[in-house]
Amino acid sequence: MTQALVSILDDEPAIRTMLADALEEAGFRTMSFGRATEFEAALKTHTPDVCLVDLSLPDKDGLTLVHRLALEQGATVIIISGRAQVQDRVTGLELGADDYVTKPFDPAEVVARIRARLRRDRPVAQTGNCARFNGWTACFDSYTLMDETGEQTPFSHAEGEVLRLFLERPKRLVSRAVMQETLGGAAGESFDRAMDVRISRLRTKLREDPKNPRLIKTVYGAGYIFLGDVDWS
Amino acid sequence: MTQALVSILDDEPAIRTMLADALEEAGFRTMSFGRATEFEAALKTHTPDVCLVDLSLPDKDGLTLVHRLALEQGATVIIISGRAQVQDRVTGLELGADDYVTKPFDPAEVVARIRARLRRDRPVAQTGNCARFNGWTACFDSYTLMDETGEQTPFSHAEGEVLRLFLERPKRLVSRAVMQETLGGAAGESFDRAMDVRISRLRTKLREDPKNPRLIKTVYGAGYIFLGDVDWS
DNA sequence: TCCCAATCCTTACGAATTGTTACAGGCGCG
DNA sequence: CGCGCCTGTAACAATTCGTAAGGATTGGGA
Repeated sequence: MTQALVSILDDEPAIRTMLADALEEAGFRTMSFGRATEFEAALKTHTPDVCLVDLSLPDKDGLTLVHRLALEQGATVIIISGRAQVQDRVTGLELGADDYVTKPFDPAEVVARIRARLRRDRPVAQTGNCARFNGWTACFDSYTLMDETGEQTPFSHAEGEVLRLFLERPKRLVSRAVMQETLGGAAGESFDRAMDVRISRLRTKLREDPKNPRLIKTVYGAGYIFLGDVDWS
Repeated sequence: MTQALVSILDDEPAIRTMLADALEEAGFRTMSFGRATEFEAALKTHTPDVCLVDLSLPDKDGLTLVHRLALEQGATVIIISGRAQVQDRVTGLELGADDYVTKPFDPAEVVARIRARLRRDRPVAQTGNCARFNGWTACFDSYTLMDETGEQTPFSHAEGEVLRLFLERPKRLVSRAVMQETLGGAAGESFDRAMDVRISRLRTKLREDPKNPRLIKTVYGAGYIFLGDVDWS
């Protein structure tokens, strides 16, 4: 899917632009409105993935709008409000809002909260589930690895965990401790070997030369580092 | 379904009881833990609908625990933390948390936020009784499965239960514990095999290639994941 | 009541995945 | 160059999963 569409409904222009800038920076499409009526008109032709609404609107009660949005449209609604009392938040959430952010706020947090909502809605799409690197294509939906000629090799779940870990941290050192944590290793000390074995199996699937690995380099006494230009398209 | 189960992981007993009281007052079932290891042990037999976790734990890093929970279990995770910096919240949310509440907090707000999450999680169940996905149409009224050419295959009640479970949680990991719970398997230890058999039959009806299933993927040691774009029209 | 068919659990065994062991190197350092 | 320590990997073992076959249960109809 394409980029998600976020609509912003707030009567203060400064806040609208601040949010819109941050969101577009983060790769979202945006629509901004200062009045509820404009916003509702736009809803007839557009269906935003997330709606940010301020409760204090000049022409309408924000809460009932939220209630309608959530109930009828099933939209994801995040309230942005100056009212910070617990009671305000509780009623906002109970009327159907998915989240409640109080002013003043940091746009970065709003972006993170929007991402968290979208991740729930479209679990896999948001993060992207295929990555390309140095002629290879790793697809985590089908658990397959494809080389540049199109030949496919399946990989298992355990191998995928390691591969994903690397692809999310390209060209950075991944310490063995981090791997152990991320890959569920409780505290078994002999889990080190299991780790090695996973790496080993992954290397053979990537057709690495054991003497001279090009993609997964080992850093003696520290961990591993994945070279390779990763593109999560 | 019955009342939702909320697990609480916090090292301060006072906070645990405060949350547990408020949640039970609100009609939830709760489980409380002071250490991550106890919590993880309990996860093997229970599958909470929502996990509240404090980041400052005595025996483990909370953030990596959150990441694992969200990624592998697909659980709904709400972080409860004393760290209130924007950066802390952003990283918490990006690592997979669904919400982030800072101490001190009002239990009523936490309850409201949990309700907001749960409301989102199971909206689909009642709405429609037919679902389309990747060329297939599953109709739960007539217990039939139709392919794109219109050919119909009936499916049984047991098969339907599994299929519905998957269609309500597309692209998310469904642990075997969850399946056992929802599919009535009391505690029959050999029920695992029955589960497998159900899956197996369902796969053949969906004409999956046993060596390379496209729709129902098995995650070794964890459960299954249903890929496929579901549309409950 | 008896039979039949459908459904679904159980059993049993083979296959796949993963951790563990054992050993052969390689690395750093004196 | 010799000695510890770290890493790679082949071979084995333990889990976990897939599925065919058989039997228990249910419900309907003669």
